[in-house]
Amino acid sequence: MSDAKFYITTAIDYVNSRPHLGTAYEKVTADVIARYRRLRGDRVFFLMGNDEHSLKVEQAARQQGLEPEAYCDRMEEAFTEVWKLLDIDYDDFIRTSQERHKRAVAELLTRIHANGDVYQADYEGWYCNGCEAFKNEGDLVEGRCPDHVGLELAWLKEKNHFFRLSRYQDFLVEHYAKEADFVRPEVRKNELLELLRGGLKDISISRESASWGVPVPFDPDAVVYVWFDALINYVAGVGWPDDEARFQSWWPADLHLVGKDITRFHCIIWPAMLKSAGLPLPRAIFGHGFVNLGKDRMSKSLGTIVDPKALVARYGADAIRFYLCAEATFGRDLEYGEDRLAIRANSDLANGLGNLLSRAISMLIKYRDGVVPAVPTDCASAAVTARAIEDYRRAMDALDLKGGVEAAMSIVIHANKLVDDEAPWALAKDPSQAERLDRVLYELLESCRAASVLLGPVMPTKMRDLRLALRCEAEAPRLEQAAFGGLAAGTRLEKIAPLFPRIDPPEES
RNA sequence: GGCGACGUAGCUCAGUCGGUUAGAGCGAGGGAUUCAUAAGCCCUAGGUCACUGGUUCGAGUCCAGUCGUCGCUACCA
Repeated sequence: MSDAKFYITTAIDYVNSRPHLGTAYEKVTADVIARYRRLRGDRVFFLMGNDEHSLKVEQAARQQGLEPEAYCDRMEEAFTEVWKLLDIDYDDFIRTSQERHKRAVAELLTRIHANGDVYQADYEGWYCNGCEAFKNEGDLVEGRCPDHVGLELAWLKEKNHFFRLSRYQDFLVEHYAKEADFVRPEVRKNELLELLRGGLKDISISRESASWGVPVPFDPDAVVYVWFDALINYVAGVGWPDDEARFQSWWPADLHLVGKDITRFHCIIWPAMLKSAGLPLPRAIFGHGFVNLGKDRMSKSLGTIVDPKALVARYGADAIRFYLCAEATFGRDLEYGEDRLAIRANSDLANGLGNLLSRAISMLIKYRDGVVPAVPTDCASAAVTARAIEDYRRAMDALDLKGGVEAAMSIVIHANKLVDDEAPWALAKDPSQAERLDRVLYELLESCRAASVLLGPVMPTKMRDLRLALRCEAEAPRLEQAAFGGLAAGTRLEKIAPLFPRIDPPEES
């Protein structure tokens, strides 16, 4: 139905700490979106990666007695291990220390330099190694950076290269006006528009004091400022500048998914960089919310980190992915609570969808010897499914993941009601109701199958298991296959183990 | 200080262009069943839709102000 391409990226992660549930949230939602686009039939490229430069990383490496390269290798393993556990199906994983990335950085800098957008100036001030940035006096709290109270500030004076960001102010304002969906959600756009009204300052894009980074092509004494460097991964990841054909086939990105704290870099600096370099701008940037632990921000120093690996061990990737999508309004913060995760896993998945599958198959075996009956498909469930697909598509296209899950689950809810309304065990005792029983059984099984297609992007493994249990095409279904009537008559099904075993709720703490 | 949100049943939230008795899920209480992972289904919550005033035939839904929470930003010359 669609042969559109869809290029989606997540922010690349700093490798100075291990991924936590908040980091995972971004990758999970990106993966769900990517899988949804594949379900729609789009040609999808999903890029993730690690951000390996910066003084901070170098210091972390030295502290462990490692060269930065070796340290980053280890961190790549640490990250990708978690992504694998969470079923994140990215197409490529870029690292900013890779040659392809460095070439892109050099090329982009050369271009904006040639375009007259880079100039030299001295910069002097308090530098926070935590932020990798100079701080204004006014930002300091008791002489320290409010975001990194544990770190000493350094008074630095160095020659910097500056990017003429100020030149792009009007361009950006116009672009925001022209492209309504360029920045979402609305809250973030408002913030940035306000910032644009206040005027943009040129930004420093190089560091003399650091060595672990990409050399500035026109100044061997300096390396590129880590943020400026990092953004460029999005074009490097699709072949720029060396593989023009590949680049053309994917760029511009259709969606940059980033945390709400870094929308500014992606919505202001990045577009200006691209414009200056003569490259097309991304189509959309979405600033998602944070996963908070209760009311607290998830933070390493506060000890409020939730480890995704431990959660996967207990709940499985699918339940966690389902929880993250179903519970959060995409774009806003989510208050994480393990009790809520357990409730979701039990009530929606074990009691709702999993139990529906069990009872449907069980009745089929009991009343029809396990053979899927042939029945007309113009029933109430068909209408419910059709509507669910429509709602699902609308929600997912708008990046309303919660709405998408709700639409899919409406099929399950309807089917569970149907069981009680029709009471198959009563129909089974009355031979004159045989056709009706056939129809009901088919409706229940079909509802499971349809739901599995819609929920596939959210729970790839379990939904595949579900389709396997129904002996239908398990791999890479298309959205249109969710339509009612896909289950072949005559297939014989067998009893299955619970798809989602119930989980004991966590102890009160 | 400026800008922008948010404030709806115990909890988490939906509520499109303003229109009859304000919704869902979870939790809790009750009921009728038995196919199922003791799951599912049905009924029940009587909530000043933060507060006040305004526009309107009519406002949770628009406007102004107040209070509270939060985000961004500025400044304390």
